[in-house]
This record gives sequence, structure tokens and C-alpha cells, in this order.
Amino acid sequence: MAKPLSVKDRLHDQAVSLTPAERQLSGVLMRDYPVGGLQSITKIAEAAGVSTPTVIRLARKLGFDGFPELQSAMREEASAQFKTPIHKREGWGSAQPGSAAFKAFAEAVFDNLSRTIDRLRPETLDAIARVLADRQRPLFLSGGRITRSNADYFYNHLQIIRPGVTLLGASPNVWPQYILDMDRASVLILFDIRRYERDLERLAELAKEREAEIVLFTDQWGSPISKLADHVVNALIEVPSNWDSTLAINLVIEALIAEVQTRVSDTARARIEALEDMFQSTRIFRKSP
Amino acid sequence: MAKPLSVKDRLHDQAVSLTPAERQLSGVLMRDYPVGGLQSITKIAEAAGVSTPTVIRLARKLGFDGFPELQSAMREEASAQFKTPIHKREGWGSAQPGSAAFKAFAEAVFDNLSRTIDRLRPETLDAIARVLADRQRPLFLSGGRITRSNADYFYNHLQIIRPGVTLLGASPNVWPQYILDMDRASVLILFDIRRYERDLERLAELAKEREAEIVLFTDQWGSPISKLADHVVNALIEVPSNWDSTLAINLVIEALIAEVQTRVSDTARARIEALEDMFQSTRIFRKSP
DNA sequence: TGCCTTTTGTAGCAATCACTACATTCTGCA
DNA sequence: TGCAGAATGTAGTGATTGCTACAAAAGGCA
Repeated sequence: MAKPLSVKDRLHDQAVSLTPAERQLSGVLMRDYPVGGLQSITKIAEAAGVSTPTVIRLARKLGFDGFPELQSAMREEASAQFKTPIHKREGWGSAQPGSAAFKAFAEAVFDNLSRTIDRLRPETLDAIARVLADRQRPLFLSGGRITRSNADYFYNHLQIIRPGVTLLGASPNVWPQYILDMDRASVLILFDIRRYERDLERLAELAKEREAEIVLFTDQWGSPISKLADHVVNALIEVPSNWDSTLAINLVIEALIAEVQTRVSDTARARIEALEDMFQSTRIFRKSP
Repeated sequence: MAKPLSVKDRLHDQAVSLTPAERQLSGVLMRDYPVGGLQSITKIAEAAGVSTPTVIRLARKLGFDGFPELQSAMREEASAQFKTPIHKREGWGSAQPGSAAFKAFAEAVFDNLSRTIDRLRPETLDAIARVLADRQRPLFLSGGRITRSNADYFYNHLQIIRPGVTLLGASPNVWPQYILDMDRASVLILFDIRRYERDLERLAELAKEREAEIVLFTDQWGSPISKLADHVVNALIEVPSNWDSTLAINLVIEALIAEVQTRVSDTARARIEALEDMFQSTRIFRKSP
């Protein structure tokens, strides 16, 4: 009964039972869905880097007799979607409650990301990357209630890439001891979006007194710390939600990680490999007791 | 010069010089445009009630070398039309000099995000949101070396929105005590991207034995935990960097936060306000000593 | 390590494909 | 009516397709 499953759904349902080659093929099929599937089996196999029998096996696994059946199913899906109005075209059409909301959310995020990129000056990014890649300079990170996680994410990577990286404890009353360690070589990386936190501002002030360089990640309106900071990244954070989105901040963080990694790559590799070894050898949680 | 004419346009332009058989064929092509043209030449000829050479002659008349060229032109048109507004972000880039690497990074991220959205089923999102919004169900979160930060971010919000949220400690040897608390009402939210961690899989196995529901955030290839999980979110994570990008995972997390917030909003407001009060009154780090 | 299962690719097959050459059928005009 | 020329179909071609059978490779487990 009911309408036949779409190829997309079938791929999802079978996702766990797919072999690596099939998974890769599935990825290619999804990438240009459903039109990408309307080529010859040879082309598809080639595009996915698998052999043609793999394509046939996947078709069978999805419940079709053979590749032609799979293909004609996809053609019908494409055809059906072309007959409906454009706004209903994407999967989360009117059928799903809350999916319209998701689409709006995603749109807002896309908008935030591209506008954040637009207003970000390459020189700023470059300057920050240069500072972070300098192994002589101790790094300290801290964030607010929500942005603490962003600081943590950044710390997580930086600390693998290079030495001398410190994540400030969650509670402000342990901060003074870190501040004592700061000097003009130190770099303080702060995250402060609305609602801006007084504690962070105070931290910035004290660090500034000790001549530390301050890198600030904030929102489009700008935390009060902006006037103290040497480098400021303004990210757009508004989305249709009760919460602000820190995705744009994360984008800049990830880009910086990539850039810093490149700049310190010579010694970083050895460092990462050493860490890797330790990571492998500290397995405590074993399968059977 | 400039952009190639669409098949539709070509048919229109040549309309007067078409022979009766070609006209009929043209009608069939237009009726299910452009998907109808993506079949074998035999099928199309049959559907139009003409012979295959007529199809080839029409293709030539429209300026293509042969039928395959016509077909691939139509496939590209179809593919282009499937790109929803979310996909075709306009180039933000011209204003960015000397940041080619950053631009490439951003492009990859945009691609990851939209493709993650594409392959994400609304039902999955809906199901996860429903589970998370149920205050009767205790939530447990954990992640791997890198994804621990994502778990932390999610935890950070969930814990504000609702009670009964636990972030599992970083070290696996403290996990058993949490597992003891799990039952069939419990929900375990795991983050596991390559390189997949054995400890997390073991955790999932033990949780499953206690009949906990498992929500998994993983990459496009899928952690081995997929087969144990009740809900799986596959996010694309590849970027031009030595590190993987978890932005797509964060996008889904933020969307879920927004959705869960909406669903529990009645009681959540009181909860957030209460937390807000406490947050305000616990300022330890005062301006001047 | 070595064995067994699973996964994947290679090689070769008939069927189908896109296409060409030619034959046939139309059409308009004398 | 007959006859050119265009329009269309038929038949046969090499190439490519989708597929099967088998072999190689990879992965898991003792």
C-alpha cells in the first residue's frame, strides 16, 4: 500500500547495511539527487570510483530488480518533483511538521555564514593566524556561558597542534592565577556574544594591563571587549530560535585551525603522531572484562 | 557566445522549421521537460510514435552532435533546476583578496552543510526532537576526542532547557557508573566521527543492553555505532584541512536546540528565568577588589 | 599468524544502444 | 497521373550497456 519508497529513503533505511563501496556510491547518488542517477551505469560507477557490479548490487539491495529499475524509479521521482511548485521541491515539503522551521533555520545560518565572511577582513584572519602559529607565544582561551564550548573546541585542536595552550577554567575565581602568568608575549582568545559577560570584560582588562594580546570573537553588535582587543572577529548569530547560533564563529575557528596547522606543519606532524600513539595506548575501556 | 541555449529554447527557435514528425517528438519532449528526455533514444522514439533516426535528426537540427549530447544537455538543465535556493548562494567572494585558501575552505563548508541537509530526513529530525523534548527521559551525552566539544555544546543548551541532562565524563573509566543508571527510558546521544573510537562503541553496546535509546551523530561514512543506534544523523565533514569540520553537526545540533526549545517552551521559560537569576547572583569576579 | 567470511573487482556475455545507409512513403506541383 | 524532393521508416553496424560468473582482495576472528 501507500506510495513506494523513494530511492533516498531506501538508501537511508539500508544505510547501516551498506558496504564501504556502496556507501561511497550512495554518497555520489545523493550529491546530485535525483538527476545524478539518470546516467549510464558505467558513468555512475566511474563517478563513484567503484565497479559496475557494485552499482547493480546496490540496486538489488534497495529492492530493485536491477539497475534499469532503480534508474526508472529515480526518473519518476525527478519527474514528479518537477511537476510540483518549486517551493515544495525539497524533501521537507509540507509533509513534515517542524521541517519548514528547519528550512528557515538553515537558510538563516547560510545567510549568517556568508555575511560573516563578507565582513571579515582577510588581514584580520591572517594576523590572528600568524599570532596563533607562533609557538613562542602562550595561548589562553576563555568564553562565556554558551561560547565556552566554542573556546573548548578551539582549544581542543590548538592544543594538539602546538604547545603552550591553556583553557581557562569555567569559574572566574580561578582566573587570577592564569592572569599572573600572562605577559606581553601572551595571547588571550576570548569569546563573548550577547549577552555580554562582565567577568570576561574584567578578564580582558586585567590581561591588557599585563600587555597580553587579545583576540576577540563576538557578534555583529560587538562585545564591550572590542575596544580592548587587538583583533576582533564579528560573526552574525541571529537565527529563528530562542538561542543564538555560533556556527559562524565555528566557521572562523575551523578556518583558523586549518591555517595554523599549515603554518606550523613542520613540527606539528611529529607532535600529532606522538599524541596519536599515546591516545592508542591509553585504552582502558576494553571489550570483555 | 555566452551561456548555451536550453533545449527548450532551441526547440522554440527552430519551431517553424520542424517537420511533422519532429514536431510531435518535440511535443513529447516538452510535456515532461526536462526529465522526459533522460531515457534511451528508443523509449523516446516509441513514446512519440516516431523512429529513432528522427530523434537523432532533431538533435542535430538543434545543434547537437548527436543524441547523447542532447541528453546530457537536458540532464544538466534538470540538475541545475534542482538546485534549490539554499544551494546557490551567490558568490560572496570577489572582495576577498589573497585568501584563496579561506575561500576554498568556506566553499567546502557550504557544500557540506547543504549536502548534509539534503541527506537528512525530516522524520529523523522530528523523531530526535520528540525524544529530546520528553522531560521524562533522562539524557546522556558523550563524544570522541574532537566531538566531545560538540557534545558539550549540545549539553550546554539542553541542560538549560530541560532537567535530567548528563554529560559523560571525558574518561571512559567513569562511564560504567552512568551506564548503571540507564534504562529503557534513557536516551544516549553519541558523537562519533572518523576515526571512530572503540570506547564509544562499547559504551553504545552496554547502553543498548540496558535498552536505552541511542541517537548518533556521525560522518558521511557512518560510525560502527550506526547499527546500534535508533536515530542516525550523517553529516559531511571533509574540508581542505588536516582536520575534519564538525560544522554540519553543529548545524543539526542548533536546529534541534531550536526545535526542542519550542516543544518544551511552556515550562522552559520558567526554568531559564530561574537559571538566569542564579547566574546573575553568582558573580564572584568583581571589578575592583 | 592463518583461516574463513565478506567485500570488491575483472572478464566476458547477450542485449541494447546510438547511429548510418538505404528504402519507402508522403507531398506538392506540373 | 506522374515525378521530383522532402520526410520518414527499416535494417543492419559497431559500440556500449547491464549483467553474470568467477577470482582477487580485504577484514574479522581464533
